[in-house]
Amino acid sequence: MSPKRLHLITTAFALFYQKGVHAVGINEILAESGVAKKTLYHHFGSKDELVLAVLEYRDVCFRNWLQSRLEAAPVGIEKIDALFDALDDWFNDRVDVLLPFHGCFFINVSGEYSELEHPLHQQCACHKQLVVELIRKQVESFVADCEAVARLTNALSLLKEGAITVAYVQGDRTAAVKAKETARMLVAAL
Amino acid sequence: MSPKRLHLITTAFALFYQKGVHAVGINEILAESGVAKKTLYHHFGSKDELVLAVLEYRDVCFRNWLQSRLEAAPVGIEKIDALFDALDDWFNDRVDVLLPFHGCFFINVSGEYSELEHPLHQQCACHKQLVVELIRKQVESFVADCEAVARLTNALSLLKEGAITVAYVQGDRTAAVKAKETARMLVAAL
DNA sequence: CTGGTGGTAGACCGACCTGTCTACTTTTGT
DNA sequence: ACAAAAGTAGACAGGTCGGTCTACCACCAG
Repeated sequence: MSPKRLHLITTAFALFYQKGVHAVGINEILAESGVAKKTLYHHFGSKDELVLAVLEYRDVCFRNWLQSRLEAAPVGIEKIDALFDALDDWFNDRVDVLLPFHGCFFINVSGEYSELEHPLHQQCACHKQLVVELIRKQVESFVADCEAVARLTNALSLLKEGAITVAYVQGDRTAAVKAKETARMLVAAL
Repeated sequence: MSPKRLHLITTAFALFYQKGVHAVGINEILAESGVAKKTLYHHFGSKDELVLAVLEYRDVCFRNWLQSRLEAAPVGIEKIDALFDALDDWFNDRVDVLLPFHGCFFINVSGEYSELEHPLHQQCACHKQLVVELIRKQVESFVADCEAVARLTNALSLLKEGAITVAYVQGDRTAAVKAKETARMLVAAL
């Protein structure tokens, strides 16, 4: 990958994540990155294509980070703690690679492209699905029953999304801790 | 309230909710509503003021609807079923007053005004807090212990937000049902 | 040494943005 | 009855939008 291309993507991501996609113009990305307009349109056919590339980039960053956090935990219900501990670090800006917390980029972008059929919304949906799979794989490592795996994966995904929303919209940085408590009550019930 | 003012608010809400705030211009709202530009700027000092009024309007609509749904349920854990049944109706477009589902308007707007200090973001945070209080009041109707009320309210709020996100971003209209199942597992544990 | 690739700087295009303004009409309260 | 308030249509201003284009430069492989 061309370094200029990567630089455009990282700069665009930082701006989009902070201000929203529609609120950031091409010219602002160019000024911030110091790249020429022609170069941008050499790498990306349109702003939407750039946004798509940014989504793909963030997807890789985020899932790599989360996966490594989950895999670092010992097999068992500690995986659940690891999930919400990771979220807690994210919400409280202790994860450099994710940049300062401004909610979930994919939820934010979905809000700006609300038709499910829109390619950018679909990319967001795809990311969320991949994260669910990631969680499911961890759950499978310590739950045998197939039904129970599905139920716990569902529950953890819902709590995760809820925690992100509460942390972001209400600015409650303790949301991950609360979600962790809820998850523990849940596993105690199984 | 002037009928023109209300008409502007409802028209603006429909457009903002469908396309996002930044994606909808003043002129589009005027064309759709058939109101003159001067009239809009007579009632609202700026676009941001209109957005604020729209947030207040949606807040009232949404909480009135939810409150009536929750109060209609018999006291007890049926209140929990009522919460997620209401969400299910919302997600599947069976609630006319809420308009076709495009996620939570307040989450979407927060995504476009990401600084917590921004008045529009604060309005969104305020709405979420009021909904939490609404849920808490219902929980208090059938849970005595103060600690337990707080825990259950937290859990239900997280599941509610998670369900909204999953329903919207992934287009999973069954999210409320899944959240309801999770909530039931939770209360079974208490 | 030459042609392709990737790059820079920035003028330019038509469209659209928020917001102001003039000039005129309708409605309403006293 | 009459003035104030609320409404209409729409031109206009200054700026930004995404995107195209010209003209030029630096590098490197055949």
